[in-house]
Amino acid sequence: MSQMAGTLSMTPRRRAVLEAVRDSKGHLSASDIWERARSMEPKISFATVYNAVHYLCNAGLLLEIPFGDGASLYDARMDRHDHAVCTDCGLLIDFHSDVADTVAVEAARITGFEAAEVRIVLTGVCPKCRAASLNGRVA
Amino acid sequence: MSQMAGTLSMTPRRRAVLEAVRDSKGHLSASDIWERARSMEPKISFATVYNAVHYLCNAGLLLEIPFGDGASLYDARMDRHDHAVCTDCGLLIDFHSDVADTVAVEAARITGFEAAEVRIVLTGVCPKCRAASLNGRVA
DNA sequence: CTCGTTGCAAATCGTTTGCATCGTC
DNA sequence: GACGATGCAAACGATTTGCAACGAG
Repeated sequence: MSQMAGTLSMTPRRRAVLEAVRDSKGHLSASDIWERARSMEPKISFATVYNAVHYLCNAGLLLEIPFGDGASLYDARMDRHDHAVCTDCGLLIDFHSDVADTVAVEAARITGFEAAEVRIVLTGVCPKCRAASLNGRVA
Repeated sequence: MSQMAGTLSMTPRRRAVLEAVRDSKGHLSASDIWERARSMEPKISFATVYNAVHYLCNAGLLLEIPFGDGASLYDARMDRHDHAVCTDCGLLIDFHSDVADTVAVEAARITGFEAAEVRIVLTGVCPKCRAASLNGRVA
């Protein structure tokens, strides 16, 4: 089963979406992707971006990071990792914690769930903002 | 500073919202809360529910659980805990993992962030659905 | 011809906001 | 009279969907 389920294929538009995310080396929202993809595929529509993003996530080429902020972000980094968000400046960084893997196991044991994924999001203040708030006195 | 910042107060509507969540002993969306709160406060509006929910979260009486699913859920349980969601039936349960606390520390060390909160969400298949899929053969 | 892909615009859905009113101090 | 709390409806932002057109096998 490589690509026979229907006739799903890696079209130019879909590739553009994938490249857009890869090039950014960061986390992009659907709108971000749309803007970037347009430089490669000028006529690409919003619907197609969403379509492509879903297709790519399914294909295991993209990772969706659903935050509560309304918009999902997409990541081309596929290895298991976690995220930290700065409540001050919105900075979003990746990090990997070995302990996280343990959580997955423990969580599965406690809940009886068959864990497919464990998402860890740390919310806090990034070093830069912390320093800034210290200088300016008070947060 | 108990309640002088403006004149914020625990009004009947806000209390109804809080009770609605507490009574449910579960996780409610804003709409769920609205429906339940109406039995106590028939004329409560949607806007007021949101207003109340924000107020209560701020007051530390309610916890917001932002999922990527679009709608945030609210929880009256205030102790630190994590969540597991069943991808099959949507079941959402709480659980507490001690390891989670360690993640917070490690994450803070790795990222340099001052961790305010660490949210862990396990996505997988709950025991019941697992059993069901086994009976029905294949998932 | 058939089926998957796309564009476009309208539709949804959750949440927020603007504005006038109401109650309490 | 002032300010916070509310209701109502419109506004919004993100995502999905309906539908006709397109294109490769």
